[in-house]
Amino acid sequence: MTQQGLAPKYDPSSIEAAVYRRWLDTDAFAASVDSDREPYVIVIPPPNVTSVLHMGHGLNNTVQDVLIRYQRMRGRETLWLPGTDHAGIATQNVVERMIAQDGKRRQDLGREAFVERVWEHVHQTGESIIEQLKALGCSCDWSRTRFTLDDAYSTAVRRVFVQLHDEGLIYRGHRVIHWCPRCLTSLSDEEAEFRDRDDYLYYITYPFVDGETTEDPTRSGVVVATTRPETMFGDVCLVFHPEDERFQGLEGRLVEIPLSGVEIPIDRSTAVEQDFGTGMLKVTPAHDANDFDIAASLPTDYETPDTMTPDAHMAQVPRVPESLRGVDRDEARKRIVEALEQEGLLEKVEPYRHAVRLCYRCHTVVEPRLSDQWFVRMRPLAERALAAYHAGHLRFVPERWGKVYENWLTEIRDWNISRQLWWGHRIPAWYCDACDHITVAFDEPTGCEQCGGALRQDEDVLDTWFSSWLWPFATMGWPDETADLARFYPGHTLVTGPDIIFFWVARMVMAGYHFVGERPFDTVYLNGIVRDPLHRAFSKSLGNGIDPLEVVERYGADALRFTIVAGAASGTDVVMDRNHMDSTFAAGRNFANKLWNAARLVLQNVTDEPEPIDRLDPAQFELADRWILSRCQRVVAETTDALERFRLNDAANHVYHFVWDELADWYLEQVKPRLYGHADGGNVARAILIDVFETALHLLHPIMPFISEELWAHLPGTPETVLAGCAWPSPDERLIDAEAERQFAVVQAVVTGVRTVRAEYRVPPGATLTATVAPATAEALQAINAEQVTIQRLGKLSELAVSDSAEGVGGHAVLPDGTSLLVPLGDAIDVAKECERLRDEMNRLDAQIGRVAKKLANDQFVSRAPAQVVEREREKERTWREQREALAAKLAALGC
RNA sequence: GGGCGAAUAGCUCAGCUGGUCCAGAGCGCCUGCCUUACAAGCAGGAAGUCGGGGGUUCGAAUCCCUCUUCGCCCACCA
Repeated sequence: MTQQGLAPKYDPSSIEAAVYRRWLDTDAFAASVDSDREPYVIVIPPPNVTSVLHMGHGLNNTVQDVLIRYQRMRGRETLWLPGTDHAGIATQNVVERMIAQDGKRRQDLGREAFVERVWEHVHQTGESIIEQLKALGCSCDWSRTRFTLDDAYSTAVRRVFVQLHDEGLIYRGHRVIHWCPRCLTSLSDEEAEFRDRDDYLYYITYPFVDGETTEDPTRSGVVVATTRPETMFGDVCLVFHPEDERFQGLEGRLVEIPLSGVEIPIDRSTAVEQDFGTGMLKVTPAHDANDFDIAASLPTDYETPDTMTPDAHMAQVPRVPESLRGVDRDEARKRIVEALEQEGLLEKVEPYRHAVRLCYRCHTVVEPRLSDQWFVRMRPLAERALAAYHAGHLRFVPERWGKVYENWLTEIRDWNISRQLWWGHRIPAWYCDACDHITVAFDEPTGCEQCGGALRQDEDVLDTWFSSWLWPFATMGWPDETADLARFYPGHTLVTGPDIIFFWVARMVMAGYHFVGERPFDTVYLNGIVRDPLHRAFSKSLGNGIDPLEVVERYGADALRFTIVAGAASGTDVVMDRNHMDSTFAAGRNFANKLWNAARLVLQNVTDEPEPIDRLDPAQFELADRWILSRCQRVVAETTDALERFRLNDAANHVYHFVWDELADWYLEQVKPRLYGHADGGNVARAILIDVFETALHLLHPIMPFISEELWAHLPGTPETVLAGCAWPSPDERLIDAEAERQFAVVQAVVTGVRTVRAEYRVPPGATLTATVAPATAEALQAINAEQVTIQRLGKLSELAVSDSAEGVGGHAVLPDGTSLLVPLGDAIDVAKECERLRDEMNRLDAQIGRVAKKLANDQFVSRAPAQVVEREREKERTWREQREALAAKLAALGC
């Protein structure tokens, strides 16, 4: 596979497609039900088929791919199950907008034709989404791609509905729900978002109609405060708190709803807050959920008059004054307020800030509406999900999100699952025209199960989340007992955004336990949100988003992935600026190019497969060799540890700094003379270089799969497989060489010191720079047989003389004309500062040791504290004493 | 009303169990370099009293209290 001549610049577009094809051709992502490997499963949060992917998906899916690729290399049987969500209301809205361009509404097409039109749309977007995921490098098992409206999936949905109904956990309820007057459907509590709004509180007088007045002669009625005067025609009574002394004796009195002449009584309810408004509350059961509950709690059997149409206009009913019928709710409010003012019934208006609820899809203000809907009784389902969390069977990363999950489940309310839409799973319930019986069945019944009468199916569809919550197992063939289900359920990690903890995460846990009897995953990793420089979430309407595909085209998938992973600690938001694309993605792009060029150097100088390093004679290793091998082992350990702990940004940065700062900046420079044949030991250098570089490619692969795969294929001696399927490296303890690390650090300090001097004092090229160093440094250099250290990067200024006869720190440069220039060496090896620092350190250590010693000398402590605790203290004392000795030695060496 | 989070270099952010990653990274900025892997680069450099104030400690960016400023989530005071 070895080829020569990589281009001097990395061009991702020239390799990515071919690399991805290689993965597919080798079935690298296919999950086997037969292998004996331990499984590792992630189910994708199915993107909505509303449209193509945005940067949030880029982030989410990159994280998943990093995890899945890492586990695959660790030898797990990995399944990343891909798919898409039909996204009921969202998709229907999108298509409605599309046909609106032709001046059509869905009603014009009719249900069947409209649904057909939606299918057309989702076939397109669904396909694009899959292609986008591939462009990002996602290693999903495409043979298992699912869609929430697949036939098999629909079977699961219907089965669940019927089961819950049989269990008494689904019921038909008559109550006030959130209604979007634009989408013309009901919404769940979660789908009605809160938004603070500056509004007004109107104080309206309801005049008495039974002749008497209050003690106050100026008042001939009671005043009620409301934010929604337009609902007043639906009032059925006024209530005050039974203990409110201001209104004693008013119970049973009749007042008139202004502008309408409808008479309603005054009643009492403990639900009233005496301190709010006037303490008198109007009760509108059909247009306010609380009012509905209050009315229901009163002894009187009040009516529930509906005075508004589904699209939020005043209804054509007697209660509504004729002049207002058919008027939009906002316009109606205006007119009502004006009219009240004219009649002297508007006592006052106060500015009032409060939260209104908006439709989460179209942001229209939601209208509370009394209707019949299907509900899921959630409490019984929630208990198991809550218990699992408390028992530690479910973990959140970062942990704090667990509280959000816990809180929602604790306060859980029944779930309205019916939607008055056309796009979605039709509810498997049939109404009988003859009797009132409702038949719920998995297969379409032939007649009413009660009376055999003719049936018509419920027109509504199910909430899109009612199918999503089954995703972890419905995608694997449930309710059938499939091989996939047996092998890959329960799964392991769920990667998603914190905004859908209620909508999706908690519900999946509930469904998993209830229907399959096991948790769907053990860890929930919450990624952040992608934001613009003003910290606004990306959104279509703001036009601030960045198309991930555009980034892939310009900088490559790896650059995008690296930027995302390195820039986003778990749960923190990622800021991207579409106006500064170059700098936003510079880190990833530059790094990919660096790697590419490091590979060029390697490949130009290593054409044959070198000896494995364990067959080399370690005696031939130079300091730099031992150093880079040791550092390599450490970075393997660090990267592994970071990935295990879901600290993806740490993993990315560890490899980054190893490759760039250590491998490229120091080791590659150090081996050049050997590679070029200017020095002996070329074979050793080549062997170690390949070994280390290959290891780096492995570590990089989960984060930057394309470039690592491509470069790996070019290395001499690479087997005919793909890197994606290779084993993750494990650190070789025998190669850890702390002494080499220490010595090389000294070399680096000296070299850097010399460079600093050269730069600061403008020592011209060709001059010899003699550095005079502190005794300790000289000692270190001598210990590595460095009477004279040659530093390649200094080029023409290559000589560094070391002397241990120095008084203090300094150096002198000999210019080409023979003149000598005395210069200091800088902070790197400043004896005075170092001494000060060490003494400080020493004092602290002494204090610590003193404290621990005192503790351990205390019999009470030693005898009563748990053995582990005492042992830990002893351990502390030992290590600190060791540190102290080392410090003392350093101080002595420095001569201070 | 309740809860959560954030405040560290010009910008975006790391900093896990208080003490060798203790002041960091990337981008930006300044100086000098086209040194045959890389100018998407190399070498060097400037830059932060870690939001303010208290406290605990031998020692605090890190723990506690408080204040200020932002952000998010939940919530039936109409």
